Amino acid sequence: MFEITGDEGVLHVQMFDVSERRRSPNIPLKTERRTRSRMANTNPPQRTQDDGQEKSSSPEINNNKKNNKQKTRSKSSKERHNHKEKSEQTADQELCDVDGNLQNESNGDSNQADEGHGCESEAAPKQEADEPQAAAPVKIKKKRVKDEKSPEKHDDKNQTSGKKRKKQTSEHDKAEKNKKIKKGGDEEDKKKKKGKKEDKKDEESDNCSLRPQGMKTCLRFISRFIYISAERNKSALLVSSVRHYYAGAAAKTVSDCRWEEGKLSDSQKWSSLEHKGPYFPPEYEPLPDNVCFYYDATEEIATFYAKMLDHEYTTKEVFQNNFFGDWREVMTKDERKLIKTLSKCDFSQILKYFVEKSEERKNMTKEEKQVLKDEANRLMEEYGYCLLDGHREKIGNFKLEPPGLFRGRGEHPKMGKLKKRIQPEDVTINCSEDSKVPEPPAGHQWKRVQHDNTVTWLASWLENIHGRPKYIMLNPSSKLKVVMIVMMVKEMMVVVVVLMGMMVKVMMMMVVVVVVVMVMMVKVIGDDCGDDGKRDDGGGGGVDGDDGKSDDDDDGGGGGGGDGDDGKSDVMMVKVVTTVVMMVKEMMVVVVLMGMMVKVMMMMMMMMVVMGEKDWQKYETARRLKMSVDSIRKRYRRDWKSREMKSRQRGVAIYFIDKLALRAGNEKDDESADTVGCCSLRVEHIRLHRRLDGQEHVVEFDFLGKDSIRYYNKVPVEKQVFKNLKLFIKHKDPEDDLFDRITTINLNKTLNESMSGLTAKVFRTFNASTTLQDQLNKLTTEDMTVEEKILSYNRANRAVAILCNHQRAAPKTFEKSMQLLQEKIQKKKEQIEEAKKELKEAKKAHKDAPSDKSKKLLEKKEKAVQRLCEQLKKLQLQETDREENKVIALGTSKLNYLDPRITVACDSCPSLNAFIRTHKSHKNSGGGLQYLISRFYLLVLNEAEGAARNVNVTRESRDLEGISAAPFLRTDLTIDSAFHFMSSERSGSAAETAVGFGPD
DNA sequence: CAGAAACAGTCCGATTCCGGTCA
DNA sequence: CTGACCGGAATCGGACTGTTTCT
Repeated sequence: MFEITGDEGVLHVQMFDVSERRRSPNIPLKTERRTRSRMANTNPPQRTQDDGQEKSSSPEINNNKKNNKQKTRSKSSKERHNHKEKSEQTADQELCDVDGNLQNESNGDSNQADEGHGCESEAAPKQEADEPQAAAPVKIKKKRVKDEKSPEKHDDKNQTSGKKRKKQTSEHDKAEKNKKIKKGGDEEDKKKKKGKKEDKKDEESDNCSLRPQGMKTCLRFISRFIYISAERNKSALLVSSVRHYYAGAAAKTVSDCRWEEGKLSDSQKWSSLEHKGPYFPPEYEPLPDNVCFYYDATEEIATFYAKMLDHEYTTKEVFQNNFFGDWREVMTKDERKLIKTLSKCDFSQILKYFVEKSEERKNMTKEEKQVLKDEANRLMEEYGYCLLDGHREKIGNFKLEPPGLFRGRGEHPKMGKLKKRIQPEDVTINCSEDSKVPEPPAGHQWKRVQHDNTVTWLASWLENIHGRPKYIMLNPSSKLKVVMIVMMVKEMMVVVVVLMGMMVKVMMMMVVVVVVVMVMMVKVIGDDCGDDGKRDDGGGGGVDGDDGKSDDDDDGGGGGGGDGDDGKSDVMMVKVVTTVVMMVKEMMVVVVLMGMMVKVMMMMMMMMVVMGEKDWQKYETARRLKMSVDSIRKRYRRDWKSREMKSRQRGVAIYFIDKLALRAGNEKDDESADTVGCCSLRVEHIRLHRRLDGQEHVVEFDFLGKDSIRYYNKVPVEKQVFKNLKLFIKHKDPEDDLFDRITTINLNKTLNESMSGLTAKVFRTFNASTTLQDQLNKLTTEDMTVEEKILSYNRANRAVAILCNHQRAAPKTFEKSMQLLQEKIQKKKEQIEEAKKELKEAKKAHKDAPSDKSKKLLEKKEKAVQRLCEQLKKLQLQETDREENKVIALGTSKLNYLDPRITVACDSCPSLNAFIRTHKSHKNSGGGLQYLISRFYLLVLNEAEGAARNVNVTRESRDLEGISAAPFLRTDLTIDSAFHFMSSERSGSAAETAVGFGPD
């Protein structure tokens, strides 16, 4: 149901096409993996060298960069202007040339475009169905704008609901008023200025009023879901009716029922906030006397270094220099005199001490561990939660970061620097004015206490490495969830009310029919009439138009009842038949709607459990992108041929972002590792191949992205892009920016013009989600075994990981475990050989001397062979999966990009049951996305086969993908227990209050 | 031989902590 | 630019299973 519909643009994973890979899973993957391996210094140096020989070599690039970086950077920025002036003419000249050359191609290009995305050939009904969705919000907008303008009037009009509302929102109003008073005239001025903007915001993506937003969202889902299901059933009737009712319902609910609870103005994030402040890491414990450091110096810092001794970091010069520099700064004079060379320091004893200590901790008894655990829980209880608008919400990071040495990723220039201990005097506290201000540790004071409700953080401090602020914030999963769930339920109820209205209408129609029929009967008794009124197309053809009518005038039924006038009786007949047909259809719609509503409601609540509001909104934006991606693509294609260099660059950049899911690539200072994204790509990061490996116009990317993770990819691009790239790199040095005329700022600005809320990173969400969906469709077929489906599911996930360049370092034990698996496979093969031999013998024996006994033996042996073969197959699948999982791990792709609603899109209630069952029994999990998605998906698969209870997912699958058996063991829950579960099960656990399902 | 206990390997979710994005 | 977030790889700690050893 949550499937993204609208335009079915082709996904941009051609180069990652897993179906290709599936046919020969091992070979291509291996090479690719090697090339994709992380280029960070954590890699053994040989590998880098290998890479260097294989390809255009990143080390060279690195060296270049190191040497020229400063020069280059300043040059490129200073000279950019010059460069611009100089090249403007030539560039434009070239543009014209290229344009000239391209004129012939332009036709072909546009064709290509259409083919490439294959979205033009949309089914007609689909487009139709999309219309009302565009229409509905417009209605809403108008009404809402009215409301905004005359809030008091509105209140008066709705006295009945107003009473309730006032109670709920009095606090809020207060807060709002306070704020208004504070900001006074300023605010008003701003409002005037913003004017239209705000209205627009309200309608589009407001944070300002949760309620209508949620409602709209919710209605949109329902309509989408119903629409999809309807389409699946090929029921034109349903589609059109639904279209209609949706439009009506949306307008009605939004205008009539505006709850104001939870309504916060645009920037306001909370109205009350109370917390205990951060938890400070324990003070430094001096080493025992028997552990001596060669110098008895600023010991704590020495321990930081010692702890990292067995890490590769400490062998790096930058690290050592940074560390030693910072260390000396905090030394006393005497110490400084004494300690002059790092290499003469001996940390080994300290290291040994800590190793011993950690051993000790591992060897603790259960009781001792329990004590520690209890203590941790106590801390969590005390500091781990805050009160946000009256709800107890979990805090994401209530512990301040302990002091230590900074370890950047990749070749970070600041690695090894000292991360200082944070003192209360560094910490700013943010809470509401009337709340209890957290106590600073004894003898200390906070830097500041503020009451800013436009931000979400509870405490902040400046980190000393980069001087950037850091924050203590809420746990992302707990953000505003409670409000949303309550909201959803209420809104669903409104929808149900609307449905009831529809039913009443149907009943009225029934009355009309009865009356008409009676009138007719009276007539018929009088004089017989022919039955030519029963023309079939009266019902069928009228569907669309009739639906439209019946909805436009709200009481269509009543109106129809009025004209029971006599005309010719066959006209009457037609009328009756039409009415009856409509009635039946309406009723069908109502029934179907009702059923779906319940399902949708359940699903949404489920999703709400795991998704915060922010996440939900993120996926909403991605979904909107899906709707309008066609026009955006067209636009950037147009830009490829623009006269302006800037537009061309922007067009190509957006193309990369769209096609390859690159990150935006902000400008960075020289103080951080040299990594790039799309806009900050330099000429040296790409190579152009007119022809490579049988493909035309191939761009070879090789750069370090976020976290210094290497992005290496060879992508065939469209001819125009290729030409543009050639143009971009002309007259440029390798260290110059590829896209020198654009920045992320103006790129995002352009995107935002195409669609509100659209930024570069939305493409990642969008691409990841569509890829998953597409891959799931592609890779799974009905007749697969569960194991194969699991593999497919994982592969779909992996395709996403590849697309987003999510990688991990290969697990240390990887080779070993791989070997182990292979041995197992070998063993199994031998067993099969053995079993086959025995089978042969049994056959022979049976042939020679047939008997019951020999026959049974034969059967037994046959079964044994069969069983062994199955086991072997499973092992082999497992092997493949693990091999593929080496650097592209499922766990690595944290699925922050993936819309969980995709895999939860299932419209069978039994699956939902199973889902709840699963969720319920896994008490230790907070309901992580990965967990929910994979489990639920599997259950859906199983359910589809009607095998949920029969398939033993327990052992074999666990090894395939680590699926725990426990969740599958519960079978005693029914659909009803869903609500029970939600209202009761979680109470008692620590998380429950945060989730808000606990008793009030 | 069954069942318990100890141990190792694997996986998962949570947490940590740095590196991005974007207004 | 800075401030306020979001993203995600590494790391940590616990749960689960399979295997081996003990009773």
